[in-house]
Amino acid sequence: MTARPHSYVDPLDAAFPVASRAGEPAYLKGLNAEQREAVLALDGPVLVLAGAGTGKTRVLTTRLAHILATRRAWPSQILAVTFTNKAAREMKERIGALIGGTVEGMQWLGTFHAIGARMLRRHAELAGLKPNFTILDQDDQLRLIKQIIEAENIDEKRWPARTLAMMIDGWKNRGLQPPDVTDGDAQGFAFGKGRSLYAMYQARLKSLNAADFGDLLLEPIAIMRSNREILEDYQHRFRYMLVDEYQDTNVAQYLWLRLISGANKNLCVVGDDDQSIYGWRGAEVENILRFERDYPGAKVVRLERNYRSTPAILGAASGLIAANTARLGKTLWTESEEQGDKLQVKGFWDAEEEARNAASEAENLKRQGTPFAQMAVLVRAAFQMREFEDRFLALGIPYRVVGGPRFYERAEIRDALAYLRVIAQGDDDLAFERIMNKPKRGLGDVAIQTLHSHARASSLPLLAAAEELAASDELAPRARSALSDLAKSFARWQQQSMHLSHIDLAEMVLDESGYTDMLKADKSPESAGRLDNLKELVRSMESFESLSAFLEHVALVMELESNGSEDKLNLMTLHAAKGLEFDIVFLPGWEEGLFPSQRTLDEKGTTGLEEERRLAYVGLTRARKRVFISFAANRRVHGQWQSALPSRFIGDLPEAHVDMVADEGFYGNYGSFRDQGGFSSPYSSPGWRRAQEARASGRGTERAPIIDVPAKLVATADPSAARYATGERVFHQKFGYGRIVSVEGNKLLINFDKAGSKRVMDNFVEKV
DNA sequence: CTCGGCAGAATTTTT
DNA sequence: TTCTGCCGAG
Repeated sequence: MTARPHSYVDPLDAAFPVASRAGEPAYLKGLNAEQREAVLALDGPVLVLAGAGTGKTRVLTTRLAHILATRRAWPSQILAVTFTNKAAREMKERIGALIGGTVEGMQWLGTFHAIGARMLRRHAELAGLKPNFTILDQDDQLRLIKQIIEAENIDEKRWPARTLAMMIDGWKNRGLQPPDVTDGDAQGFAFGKGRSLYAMYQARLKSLNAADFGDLLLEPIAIMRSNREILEDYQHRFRYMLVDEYQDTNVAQYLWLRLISGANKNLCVVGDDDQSIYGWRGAEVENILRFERDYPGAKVVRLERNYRSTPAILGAASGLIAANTARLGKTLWTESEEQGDKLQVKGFWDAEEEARNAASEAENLKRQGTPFAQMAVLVRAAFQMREFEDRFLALGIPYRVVGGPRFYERAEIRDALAYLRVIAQGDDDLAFERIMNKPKRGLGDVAIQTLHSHARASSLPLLAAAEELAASDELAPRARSALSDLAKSFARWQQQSMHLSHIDLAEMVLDESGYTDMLKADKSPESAGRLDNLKELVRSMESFESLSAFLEHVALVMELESNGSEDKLNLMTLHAAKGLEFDIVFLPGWEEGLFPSQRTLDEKGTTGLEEERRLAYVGLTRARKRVFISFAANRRVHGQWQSALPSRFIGDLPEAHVDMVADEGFYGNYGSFRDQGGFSSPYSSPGWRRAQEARASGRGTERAPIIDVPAKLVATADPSAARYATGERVFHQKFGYGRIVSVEGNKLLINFDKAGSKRVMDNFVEKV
């Protein structure tokens, strides 16, 4: 048995005094037969195929609690891997709830990347890094790659850094180090320079003492492969292994797991092949499809009893997904007697009308007692959100965009973090470069180039080179003093960081660097929000011990805990919706070309189509009670009007569960089209073929007139209540500053400086 | 060095 | 349509 971690005090002694001796533990109560089987099958490999809404998380957490309660392993001997921080957090909390109190010592419960980072820090020197290496995010990564491309005199226009970044990511996802990249793959970039550029990038990372996300898995794999003792140490350490969302693992993650699981095959993977929607990110559905071959004798448990949706929704979802071929096959069922409402499928003239309809439907449901928070609009692509946001704002429906631009990705946050990174680690060149001239202090291209060559010549980090350069007379006096000031500031801050708390330090740095002043001076509508974000950042530092602990967290967790307790309607992409559930789900934009996405079809063919269909399946299975599917005949894409046909996925839905609302009469007559038997395959009917041909010949792209539906302005106007007057300046969270053009009750027509004229509710603006 | 204007591109994004 | 990134003028 492996050595126990230091002085571990077992919380279970108190929680389960008799757990392994007396009868059946309480946590097994209420599990169905399959769930119980999945929890109790501890020995040997286990594949749990958990359909949507079948209690997957419960099984997962109960299984872990069971291992702990029966003393099969110490918390430190369990490896539990998830994809998201959210899932990891939830698992931790729920295990705690199951066994009472918090579980200490589950050091190996986390995301692939967090665990990978932990491993890599333990053996950093074997990868040519120091244990305190920085973790680069995509932005840093891209800038670094751009530098390399430029240094190699490759035309960045022709061979964009983005493309190379994607290729490198792809290679890392497949577990390939530079030498492993095949000629064919390398050929894809700048006439075969791909591989050497990748190698240069890796070398540059090492010299910066940095790792990107891919390295967090790739490097541990390499380390385990070439160091037998380390590999065996991990193989012995983990007595039980558990992987969530196994259908989303990529090759690198697969290899990593295979190495670690090694001789000890107590590996339990949980997933749903029908919910694999990250193929474009390198996920291999194959991994789950061939699990039984990889781990002979694996026990397979199917969770098919659904506790979430109505029979109508399940029926529709099952019918849809049955059109896919590459799947293990599951049939969801429910004990529910009530069929539930049929799915509503409705066509609209354009996206605006589609949004208008969903919004009023939502208002109705709200009136009938469903909270907004129990409704969600799930779109294929982020640009579809616009019409919905506009409508919600106009009607005053509170909403929240889930998974939008993430907190730590905002420019001002990244700038602030860059300052802190340089203070924490003076050799973080990427961070230094980022804020060197932010706020503007007169250090332009010339200064940066000089600094770079100086740093390279003396092999010093940029900050140290800056100090030297400031002492020389290589630069123009102006730039020289600016650089000198900056270097002195950093020296001072680094000094202070020894005595001050990291919170005080952060405030001081933002102040003294002139960064807050820069934002205050900025009159653009966003700057106020940016200042708030910075305050929020400082506040979020409070829960961390030290600056470095905080920075590590930020690197791995790109999100900030949200406060979402208010009753807001949810708006997000289908991808962001995975794992969530709502009473009511709106699925707009079911049109050929948009969903399934034309691009995916072009690039990935049938495989892509099946992934799109799984995405539709994920969307449908998010709903507990009702689903509203819609499509628009006309949509503005990049400013051009385009017409589209209803999605083929609509034809995949079993007719019995669907209510086709065809009163709008687009495409001629939708109803008569159904009579032609077009329902099961809308895209093959003669009438629609004609429409498609018209479109192909270019005629369909002519600007379609918009039906001008008079806005149903409810006259809630109580003039005495009007708090705003024509001509006043106001500020709006989304649209920024503007001037009121007219007042109509609590609805204002505002001419926004940046966003143009919009109609909004007065409670969304404030006077300035 | 900085700002403003114009061309060109524009899915999905757990870390 | 809207944002980004690059180039030329001050």
